[in-house]
Amino acid sequence: MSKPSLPQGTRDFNASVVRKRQFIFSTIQQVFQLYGFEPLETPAMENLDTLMGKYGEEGDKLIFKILNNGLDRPEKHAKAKEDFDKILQGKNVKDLTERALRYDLTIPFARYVAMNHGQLTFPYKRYQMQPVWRADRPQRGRYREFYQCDADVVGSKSLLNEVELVQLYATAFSQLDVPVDIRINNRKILAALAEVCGGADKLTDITIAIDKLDKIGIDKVKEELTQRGLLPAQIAAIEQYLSIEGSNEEKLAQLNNIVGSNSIGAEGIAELQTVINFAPLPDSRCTLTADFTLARGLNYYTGTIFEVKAIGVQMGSIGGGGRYDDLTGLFDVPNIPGVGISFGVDRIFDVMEELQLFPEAVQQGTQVLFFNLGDAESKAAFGLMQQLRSRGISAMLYHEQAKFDKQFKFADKKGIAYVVVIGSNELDQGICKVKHLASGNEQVFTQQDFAAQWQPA
RNA sequence: GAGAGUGUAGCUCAGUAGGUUAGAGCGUCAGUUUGUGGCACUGAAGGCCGUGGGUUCGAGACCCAUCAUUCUCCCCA
Repeated sequence: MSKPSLPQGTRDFNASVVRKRQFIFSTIQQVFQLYGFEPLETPAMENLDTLMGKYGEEGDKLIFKILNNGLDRPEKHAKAKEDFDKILQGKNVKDLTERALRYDLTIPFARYVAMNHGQLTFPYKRYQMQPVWRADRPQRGRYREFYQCDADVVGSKSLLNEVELVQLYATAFSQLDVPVDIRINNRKILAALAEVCGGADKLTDITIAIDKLDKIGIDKVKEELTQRGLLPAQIAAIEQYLSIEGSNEEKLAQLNNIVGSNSIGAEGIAELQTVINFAPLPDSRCTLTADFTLARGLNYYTGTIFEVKAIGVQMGSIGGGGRYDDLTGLFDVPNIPGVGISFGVDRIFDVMEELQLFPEAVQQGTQVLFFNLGDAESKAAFGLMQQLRSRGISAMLYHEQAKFDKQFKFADKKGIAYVVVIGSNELDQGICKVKHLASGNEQVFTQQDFAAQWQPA
């Protein structure tokens, strides 16, 4: 056996990290529930059919596929080899792989809704917090296994849902103390831009190019548009579109001049306006910005799209989402519109770590250590410990008799706040000494009082 | 899929133009006379220098390959 290692892009989480992650999870979960969402969990693996073709060409390549079992059986060798050749030609062969790890939470959710639409009461608001897997090249802020926390509302076209999701984002990030800018756009506006520029079929080319604006600059975007077959006049219109600046109101007004006369464009502008102006955000450190360059890759978005960026940190988006008119249509159940958002826990973690936003209290584990100073002594300690535990106070007894020095150091390293000393003297007198490590203060209690009433500060 | 960097002790890294027994800090363990930690001091354990080839009298160092890992582009959470 060689040195043990982890698959690329996966991580172990030690106690300290898990506690911090739990803090993020529980905060988001509470907000989800506060906003009326109910939980759902789906399997780690889905049928390959369910996932393929839903995330675009690039996405398909990044799906982790699971090799079928039993391929090594001798009678299947010939068939397996034949199938493998087909794979090399780029075809998918069911006999080799028919399952895959889930790539996101939205498509499995759509699959669930399509399977259960008869039983569900609409609008159905669900949240889901589970890991997803992507065969991407790992790098800063990118992992092959990471958690998403999604909230979606299906069965409603109301823009109220968008408004609520924006508020939900703001509430959650406010509670996490992460300053964020929520960027918002609408696919209808992008569609209108494409129409105005003479080619509805160029929508994808245009969105891909303008999405890169803040990375490569206007000149490179124009270059890319030229390569993608756009005419100079069309590019000029796009340039005008991209140069829009100012407050949200000012931007919308300028946008109106470009795509307002287009019926889809007008619709998009109206929707955006409604969502932006509906209600103030609950936290001033959180902003909502109209960003017409925002495109987002996923094909199924049709209306509002969101992306969340942390302010003050170099990091990709820490959340995103949007409206889809017909997600379950992919599974032959039409007419169930929806809108959803996602929190990227792993990136939120990295951001919070970098900005040092985790509260210290997150690290509290065991609160009390009972010293082990002999057989009779530790037996008494054990009884007291169980009584503390029954009152919800986290406690442990040192595993063997040892010198004070050793037991103190153990408590120190584990970050345990209090130690309880019951040696032969204390045992005889029916008392215990309780020492607060950080302050060095020591108090004496009768064992009875301690077990029944003592509370950590 | 394209490009760049890094692999030396459990961790973070030194290791000088290739030259004897490969170093430091932190951590671990043991002690500084047996019921009060953090500090300090003393000592110990721990490395086929990622792996395989090559150049050389001699390689941790140079060359090639391979694997792992990190970062950038693409795309994304």
